[in-house]
Amino acid sequence: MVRYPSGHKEKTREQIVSAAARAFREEGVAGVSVPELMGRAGLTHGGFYAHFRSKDHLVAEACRCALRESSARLIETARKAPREKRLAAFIGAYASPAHRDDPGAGCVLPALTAELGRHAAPEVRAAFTESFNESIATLARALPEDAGADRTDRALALMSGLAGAVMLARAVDDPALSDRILAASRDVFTAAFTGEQG
Amino acid sequence: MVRYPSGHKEKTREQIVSAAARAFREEGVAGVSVPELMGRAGLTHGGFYAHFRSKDHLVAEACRCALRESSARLIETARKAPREKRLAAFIGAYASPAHRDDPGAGCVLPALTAELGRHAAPEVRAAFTESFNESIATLARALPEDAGADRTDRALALMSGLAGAVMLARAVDDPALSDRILAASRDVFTAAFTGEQG
DNA sequence: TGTACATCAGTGAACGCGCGTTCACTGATGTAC
DNA sequence: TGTACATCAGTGAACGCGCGTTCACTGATGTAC
Repeated sequence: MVRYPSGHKEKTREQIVSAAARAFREEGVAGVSVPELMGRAGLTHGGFYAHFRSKDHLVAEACRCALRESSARLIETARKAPREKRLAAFIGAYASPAHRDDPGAGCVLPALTAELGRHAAPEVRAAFTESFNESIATLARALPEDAGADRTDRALALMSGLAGAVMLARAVDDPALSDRILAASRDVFTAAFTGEQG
Repeated sequence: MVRYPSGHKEKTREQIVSAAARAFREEGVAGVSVPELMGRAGLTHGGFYAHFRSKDHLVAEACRCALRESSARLIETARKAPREKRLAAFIGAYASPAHRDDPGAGCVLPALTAELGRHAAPEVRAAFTESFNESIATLARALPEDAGADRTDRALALMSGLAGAVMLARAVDDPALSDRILAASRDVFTAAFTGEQG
């Protein structure tokens, strides 16, 4: 009764979502067409609507996928550092040239936030907000308790700073300035958000 | 010899640039078509290419115009505060609900940076970088001298933080969370970048 | 002073193109007998 | 065991549309005589 092995269609669907998550971060949602997306997943465009009701529905799912995946990756990196230096390791990995230079595998925030703020369908905004809240909660748990302000408040400010830095470092024309934006943000935010100097 | 008063064409050109500067910040560069732009300036689309060689050339000019205009506006706001509180006033005005809710009149950075980092023509990136450097220089002059790190470095980190905060506050689905992002950023960055508490 | 002409900012129909989406079709496979 | 059939993930031509851009034209005005 099934011509393809069971679970084949689900696997294809996941491949499309995964290709989309990368492509959207690289080129923006408006910068990737459905035919190009399906091509990246090794398919032709006609089959798209057997998997998703519309491009917007895929955007919502790819957004969720990308935010979780990139959070997981960054947390993994931080875990490799000794306990006391994990926050500094996270800041260092986030505001790094490697992250700047590989948006497709990086955090959604510097890549897609501005576009989602303008044109996203309600379900996309909801997916974005939900995943953003999860990331903030994780980051808040990594912040030291001893400072004056609420941990969630500090996590929101730090996340804003890091996302802004990577976004600016990607847009600027001058490689030295780009590196400097990252280095300055690493130093200043590490000093401000951890007890120790970065 | 001239059917329109002298300087008429230049005036029209400025109106197009000004309309574009607002429209691009509101809708993104890709989100505004040439016909829509010309409509906003009270013209029809056919005349566009008598003023600009291409849409990209207008983007470069509108970008420069918007960055300077929004810098000037924010500096003006800060000037109204007493000398010692100007930096706090700037931070307060930047990370404000009013700024979040009026992107068309606001700073270019939270609105267009991500898109320019991806798709911008070389002349657009150059215009962006040049104007960004001017803004950073102005902001650096407003920072206190006494802290450890270089003033330009601190200006880069602060600008990243503020741009990221406004961008995130615009994208998030939940009004309370949006307000909190702004308030947390105001408090944390004021404490970190001025000597005093915000 | 009155008329014919030159100027040129702005008009709007038209172009080729790629978009998101639809749909009749294909063809490899598991099942029925 | 061998053949006919049903299934359905994936194919690719086609749709209407709006994009950036081009271009022959319009029409209000200043100038020439």
